[in-house]
Amino acid sequence: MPDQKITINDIARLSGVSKRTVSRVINNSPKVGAATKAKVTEVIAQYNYVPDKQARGLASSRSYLLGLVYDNPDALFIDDAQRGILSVCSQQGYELVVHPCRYKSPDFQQNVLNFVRRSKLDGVIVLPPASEVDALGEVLTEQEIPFVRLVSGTNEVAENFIMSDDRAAAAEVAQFLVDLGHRQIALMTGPDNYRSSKERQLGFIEAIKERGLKLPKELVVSGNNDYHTAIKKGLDLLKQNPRPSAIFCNNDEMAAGVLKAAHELAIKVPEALSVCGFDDNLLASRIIPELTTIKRPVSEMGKYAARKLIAKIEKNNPDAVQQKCLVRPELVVRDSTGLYSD
Amino acid sequence: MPDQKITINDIARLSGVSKRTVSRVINNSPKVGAATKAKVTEVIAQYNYVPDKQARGLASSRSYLLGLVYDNPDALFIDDAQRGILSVCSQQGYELVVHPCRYKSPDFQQNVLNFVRRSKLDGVIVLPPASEVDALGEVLTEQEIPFVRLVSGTNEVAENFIMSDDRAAAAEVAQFLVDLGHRQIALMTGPDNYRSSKERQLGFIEAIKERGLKLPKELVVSGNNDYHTAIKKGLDLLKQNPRPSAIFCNNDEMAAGVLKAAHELAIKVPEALSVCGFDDNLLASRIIPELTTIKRPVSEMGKYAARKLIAKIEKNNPDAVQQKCLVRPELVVRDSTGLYSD
DNA sequence: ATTGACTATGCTACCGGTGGCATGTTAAGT
DNA sequence: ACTTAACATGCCACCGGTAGCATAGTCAAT
Repeated sequence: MPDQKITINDIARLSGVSKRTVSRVINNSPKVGAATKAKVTEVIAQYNYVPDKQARGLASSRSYLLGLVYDNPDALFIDDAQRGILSVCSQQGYELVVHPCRYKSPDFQQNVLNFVRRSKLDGVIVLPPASEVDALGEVLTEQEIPFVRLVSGTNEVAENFIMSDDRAAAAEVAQFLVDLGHRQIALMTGPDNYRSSKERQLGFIEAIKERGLKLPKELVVSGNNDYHTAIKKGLDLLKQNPRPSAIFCNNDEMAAGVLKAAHELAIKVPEALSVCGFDDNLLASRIIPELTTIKRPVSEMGKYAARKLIAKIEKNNPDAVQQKCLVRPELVVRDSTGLYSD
Repeated sequence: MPDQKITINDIARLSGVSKRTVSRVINNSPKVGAATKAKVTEVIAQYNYVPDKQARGLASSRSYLLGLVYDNPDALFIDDAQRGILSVCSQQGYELVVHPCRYKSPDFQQNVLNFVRRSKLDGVIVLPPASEVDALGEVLTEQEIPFVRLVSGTNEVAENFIMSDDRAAAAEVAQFLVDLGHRQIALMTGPDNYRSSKERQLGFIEAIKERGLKLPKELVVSGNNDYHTAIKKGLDLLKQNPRPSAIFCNNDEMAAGVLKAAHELAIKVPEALSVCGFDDNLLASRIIPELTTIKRPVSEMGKYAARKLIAKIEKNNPDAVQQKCLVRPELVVRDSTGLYSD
């Protein structure tokens, strides 16, 4: 266990050069002779020297700290994203500071700004739904704080976004249900102001109509991604006559609620009713029947986000910054969906 | 939006004192005159000045950064703990850096040590099961790195632990099931090397025996907190003759597995079988029937841990450091348990 | 050989705070 | 009133790096 109190001065002395040169080596400056560079590199390795982040930050106004901003009721989503981000961070020598907050709060932007400034964060990654607040993007841009937002969509500015094509995924669900023979398919939407809700809704409705089916008002109910509300709305939906033979829910939480409603009404799933969710939460594979749903590659998105953000910060990789990051969630078929038969 | 480039020098100039005095005010040094202090405080507030963490850290070898070390398959637990910790951190001016790792890895201790050093963390909070590695505690103590561990137990050294009395909680479950009339009660344990498993197991078995019941080998199966294993073991358990009328599982994940097994065997819950879990996961209130379980106040534990850790770091509150922190998980009765009747 | 241009390296002033010590000021002791 | 302790405040070096500029060294061209 090498002593950690070694500083750049020690390295300089030990390798017989000035600290400025050591600094150059550390930062991969091209203006160092090959021999010198080798020598210094060796000494650094030998003494297991690691430059002090604080001193470095103080001098260069960098911190090697990234921030994760979120206001998400879904712990599993956060955890997944966090894991993805961290796997990249640790490779690249960055640490991750977490910051939950209220995106609806009037001082949201200021709050995030303070967060960034407090610790001189090099950049931030914003998770949905906080990522959908455009005002935050504007403020961060204005303050020249590098950031990446995770959102549902397909056509944002490549530089700042990692996108998930929820629309296509929802369309896939619609097609899947139609192919199973369903004709009366209901939709339980998420919060109106979430982009994810909109995208999913749009994709679903479009696909339904494309296949010559209708989606009357009675078959569209607005949920808010919440379990208990979903039970209530699910009961309403299932008491209709004729009642839908399939329901697509904006997330798994609500799908669980619908399952509960069906259970209360003694409607068998999937025999008499098909239910689809979205997310592939832990829930999805634990409830009975196991839920057919859409799996978002959240951890992957986290990785992409971290890579893009670091590229932005280090400005040495314009390609990575400009590259469009679009992931495609995929359908996971389980037991809550089945063929329609009257 | 006040300019953030204000430094201690500006504040000093603006309030007509030296920067040393401003520093004293910032750090609540007692050696400042009341009038001066008021004046400086006012200016600081007026200009929304926040001292630079890096500079501060560089000078005082403090970082105002806490680390969260975990290796936990349970995202919900982590998220809960994290929220609790963060609520205290933000009040006290600390930030939280997260660090997932493999506690079984041979370089676990070194890995955590490097993590701490890389960012000069002021201290770390360790979640179970990583918190159960005593070797880590020793290394951190030796290196004089403040830390707090969250564990299941009742009698650890107060200074370094936040404890959860899982034993008493498990005993409560046992009593509850006995009171419902159950006599053949089975136990599905968690991983042998987790202290939480041991504590729960101990509390449960003790309580069962105290009430004059027996717990034959056939009624004790070892799970590993995993859903799929629990299904398998649950099937084994339920195919026995006579079969248990109640099963206590070491966590909710496994309780869900047992529910699944019962479902496959067409055994009705709670009519013909009672099932209890532990954790009060998201799952617990979403599966059908809703799960009777034990709720650990994880977020509270996180708060206590953060308070204790900060007290240790700042050394100005020996009481808080020495105070024993023991939380008591509580029984949440839902629909998966019922009276026993033959 | 001399000059110029270019490269490798060193010197030194910061970055924004903290800590030790010196100094000025006030109040208490006799 | 004078000494002295106690307190309040200021000055300056320093934490461990980075950045700009100066300088020494190298090589090609004239």
